[in-house]
Amino acid sequence: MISVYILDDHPLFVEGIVSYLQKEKNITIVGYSHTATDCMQYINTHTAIDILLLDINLPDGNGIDLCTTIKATYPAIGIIALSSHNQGSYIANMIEQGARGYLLKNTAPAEILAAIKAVHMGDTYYCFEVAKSYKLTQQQRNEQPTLSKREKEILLLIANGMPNSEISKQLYISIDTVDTHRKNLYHKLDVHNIASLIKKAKEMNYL
Amino acid sequence: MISVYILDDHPLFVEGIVSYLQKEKNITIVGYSHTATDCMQYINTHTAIDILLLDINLPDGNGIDLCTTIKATYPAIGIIALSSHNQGSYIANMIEQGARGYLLKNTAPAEILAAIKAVHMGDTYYCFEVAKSYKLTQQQRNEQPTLSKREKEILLLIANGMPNSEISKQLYISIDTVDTHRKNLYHKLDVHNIASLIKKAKEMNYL
DNA sequence: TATTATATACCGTAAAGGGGTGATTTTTAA
DNA sequence: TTAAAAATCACCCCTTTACGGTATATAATA
Repeated sequence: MISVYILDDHPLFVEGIVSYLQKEKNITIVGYSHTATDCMQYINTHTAIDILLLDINLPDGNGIDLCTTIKATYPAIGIIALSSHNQGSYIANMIEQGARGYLLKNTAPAEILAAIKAVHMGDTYYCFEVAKSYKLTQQQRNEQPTLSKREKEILLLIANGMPNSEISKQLYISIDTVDTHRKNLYHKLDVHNIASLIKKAKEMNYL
Repeated sequence: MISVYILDDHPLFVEGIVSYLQKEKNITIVGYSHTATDCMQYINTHTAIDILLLDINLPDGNGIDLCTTIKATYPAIGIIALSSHNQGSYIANMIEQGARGYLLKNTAPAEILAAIKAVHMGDTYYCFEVAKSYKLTQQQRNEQPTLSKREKEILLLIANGMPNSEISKQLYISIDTVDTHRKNLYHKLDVHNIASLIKKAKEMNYL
């Protein structure tokens, strides 16, 4: 018997999962809630659950931090992330924080069941699209140039609309130095003007 | 008896709605689908439905365009938009395209029922948060400067990293003209350089 | 220890930015 | 329907900033 707890701020989505999983004989839904606070209270006052279906976007916090907290105290709980966004950064974060499953919210009901069983057996389960964009993100991370601390700092100020003169005043360095950092940023990101720099930096998640 | 059709690409969310509305005696769920194509096929081959619960993010299109299409042929169908994003621009678009209800996906189940009843009676129904951000957006729109078609076009090219020279080539106008448009953009958005322009334009949802 | 990355700085040219003027067309409103 | 307003186009002058190339000292790294 696998005991499952659901944390998701969409009541109707929870209703859907409950309605679907009710049919399964070896799964019990021991509870659900719509906020991180309620979830933590349940976990702290009840006997251990096997699987936690965890939404990332929550009204009072985020699933990633919650995952860290729960894993620290209750490492035995298998956490499956649920998210509507197929963003590599989210996925990577959740996996690093100990989630062993990751499903998109538009998943087929059967996948939820498969994920629960897999994670309960000690395996991992990531749906196809998630695995794909996770791989892509990891690849991109390796290909991406590393920006130095100073460069990131200056990139941010540039994107905020500050000209070299103002940046130089704020950082107590010469205008020329700021200019060189800017040029190095251009080389690293392979661009030739401010607008392109901002565009590319956004694409590469530096901004 | 109110006949309801559901279009949403999240099977478990649909399951939730169905599970909840099944209990209601004066509501029949005549069908549901996960794609715009399937939905249109149903509508074109069956007797008219009363209410359509319409998701905005769809795998094969978007709810806003679909709303326009359906309203053109079947104006009697009451459309209630469902979306997880509480963005003013979406809301305004849906309302302009004839949707008479707008709910967030984290809505309480009872609100779905209330919305269906209201829209079926010929009223409108917008949940609290939606009404709030709609008002805010309309206010902002009035305060915001209006950019001309050409200005928006040039703004986009600037944000994509093109210098005046290239923009002038692409649009077959003089560099000076591009420069004038750029300056007018600066005045309208009250900025003094490209980076600030991009930043402000993003904040004001022009990009 | 040689190499690479980082942070610093200067010079000359190209481009952007600030001001203004003005003609033609299209939209809007009286 | 006609006058006013907005939009699109184009030019001038001048100043400031950005951009491209080059260079040096230092810190990190292999």
